[in-house]
Amino acid sequence: MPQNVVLETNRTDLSQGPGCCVPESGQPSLNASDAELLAARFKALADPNRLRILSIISSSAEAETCVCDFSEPLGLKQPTVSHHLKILVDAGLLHREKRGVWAYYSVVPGALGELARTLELKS
Amino acid sequence: MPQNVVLETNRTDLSQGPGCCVPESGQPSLNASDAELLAARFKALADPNRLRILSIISSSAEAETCVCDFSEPLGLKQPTVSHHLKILVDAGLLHREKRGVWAYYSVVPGALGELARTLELKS
DNA sequence: CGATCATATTGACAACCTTCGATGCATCTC
DNA sequence: GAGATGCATCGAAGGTTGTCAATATGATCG
Repeated sequence: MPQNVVLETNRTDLSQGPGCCVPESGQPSLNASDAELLAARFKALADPNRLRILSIISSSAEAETCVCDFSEPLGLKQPTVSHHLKILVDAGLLHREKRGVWAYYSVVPGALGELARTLELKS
Repeated sequence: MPQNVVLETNRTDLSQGPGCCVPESGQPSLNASDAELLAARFKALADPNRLRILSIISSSAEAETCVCDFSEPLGLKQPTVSHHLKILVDAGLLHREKRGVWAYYSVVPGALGELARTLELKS
């Protein structure tokens, strides 16, 4: 696990003449539009109630749940739950299937794992 | 890799008599305060400029960078960069070391990996 | 000490987000 | 068709966030 050599300090030019602001990039680093896309998906995870929704779904017996199942445990009204579910669906993290009057939600299989892998790259 | 059995639909009681809202939790699912903590860390990642900051740091030659190195590539003024860096430090994702007049930032070794692992659990 | 430089903090403003009541839209039952 | 039910959408209120100019802090140099 060679990933712990970060805290040492070898700035090559310690003579602080014209300042330290030399770009000196050694790698291609994230561009603006990719960052925007990634941030959008993390934004979907950046709310405690949405995390709990994901948790409830993935820990439920059938790995599916309908809107009314969230309202009570989260202490949120139905429109709010619908709003959060829409955000998760739009982010590609949840799948919605309407069957009759009810809507059933399930976690999109590889979505969270893919996000996780993006994080590991930076660790 | 057994993790793709989510979309099937075996609701045990399809007679929609008294409604579908039976809790029927089969697992302990995330509680409110844990969700709050997790969401706080994802919130730190939920901004494109902060993601780019992380990327710039981890892809830079010495895996360290000072504030002035971000301002130009991100197109942000210095106070804004300082603000984002503070958020990342407070979230435990970055480490700040002040040496003389400059402040050097580095990615906290295990932090992103730990977050990634939390995500994998739900996939 | 006074000047200068890199960074942090403050205050303000606009944009966005979370939440909910009210309302609309399908679907099912009778 | 009429009523009821589950869900989505709209509009508004209150809170949070991203950004920057102005200012403060603290170190370095002459």
